[in-house]
Amino acid sequence: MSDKREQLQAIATQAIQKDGVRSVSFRTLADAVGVKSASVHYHFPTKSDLTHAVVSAYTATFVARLEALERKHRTLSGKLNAFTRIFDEVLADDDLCLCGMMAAELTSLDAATQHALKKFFDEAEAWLERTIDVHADELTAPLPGKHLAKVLMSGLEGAVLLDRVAGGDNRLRAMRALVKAVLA
Amino acid sequence: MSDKREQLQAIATQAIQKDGVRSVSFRTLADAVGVKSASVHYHFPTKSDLTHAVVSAYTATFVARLEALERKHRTLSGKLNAFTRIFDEVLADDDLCLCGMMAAELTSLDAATQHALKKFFDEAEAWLERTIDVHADELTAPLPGKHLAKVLMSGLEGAVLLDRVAGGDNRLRAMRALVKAVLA
DNA sequence: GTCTATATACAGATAGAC
DNA sequence: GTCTATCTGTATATAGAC
Repeated sequence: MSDKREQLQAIATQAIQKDGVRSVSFRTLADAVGVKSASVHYHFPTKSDLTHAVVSAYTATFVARLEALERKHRTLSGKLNAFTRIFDEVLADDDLCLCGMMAAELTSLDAATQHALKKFFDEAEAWLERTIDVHADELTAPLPGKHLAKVLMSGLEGAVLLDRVAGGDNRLRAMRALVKAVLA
Repeated sequence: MSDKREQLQAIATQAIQKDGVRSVSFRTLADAVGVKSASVHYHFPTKSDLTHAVVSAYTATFVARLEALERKHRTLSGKLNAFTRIFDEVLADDDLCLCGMMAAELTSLDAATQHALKKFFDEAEAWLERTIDVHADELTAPLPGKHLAKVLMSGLEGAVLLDRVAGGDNRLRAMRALVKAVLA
């Protein structure tokens, strides 16, 4: 069954968001689903296979969520607040964004996973830029959409990273204040 | 000699900024300075001793740099640009901020190192907030200094993290544009 | 698909000689 | 302060039985 494969992938994703790729082993993963480590290698021959699958799936889910969010909200305010809320949920579980975590571990990732990681950030920022540009009339920011998109993405990734250290959500709240400040 | 200790600490700092705490071993560290791993344990009995020393020294250097920067520049514009330049230098070496990297590895750090890490971010943001508030007349941002300080720190940490994945410095440039945009 | 068993490598840490 | 030697644990990965 590829049910096991998906189960392993889900558990790996959670563990990486909390502790990083390096702390996820074939053994801990096997224990979590009640098999032996050799069985995990059946589903994911190497660790690179696992990290690549995890990043790709995370990106697909993230993009799907942005598309849903796009349909649900009509204003820029609504869309940006919903975007920010994704990071609130991540932090609430004391996690990092999967890709923010793996960005820190960049040098230990294989080329394919690194490429998939770059794609995640590019797609997120492309969505933000598109969204901002469509609603340019709602903006007061003296900042091009291209720049604002990158500021928001970097800021949110950094905010979750720093807030997890400090406890609480002071940085994320500052980011919400920024979003509010750039809206008309 | 504590010359060796400082040498080990410097090499550990560089290695952590590039690859993270987990990739720095007593063996690789020993090889880099031409001793055996047991000798590294003489200077830093446990890995926690090493990480704590590294974060504390990094924070002290960072704060000293902020104080120097404070004396050198008179305008908010000058001070914030100089602050941003610190992150440019980090990225230019394909490194992360030591504390940004270790923030990702939070769950694997001992309590003392975690506390020292929190202190780094608090001190950096406190400096920013103080600096912004002193020059409130140079600001156009409809954002309190407390929030702007956190946005800048989160944004810069995130920008270096994401830019290293992508290559180039697009996110850091967007942050520079933000700084320019909030100045009168 | 999952298992046992194993190969190989490397991690942090310590004992005790020099 | 540094060394050799070693303990113990864990990592990724593979071979081959079931």
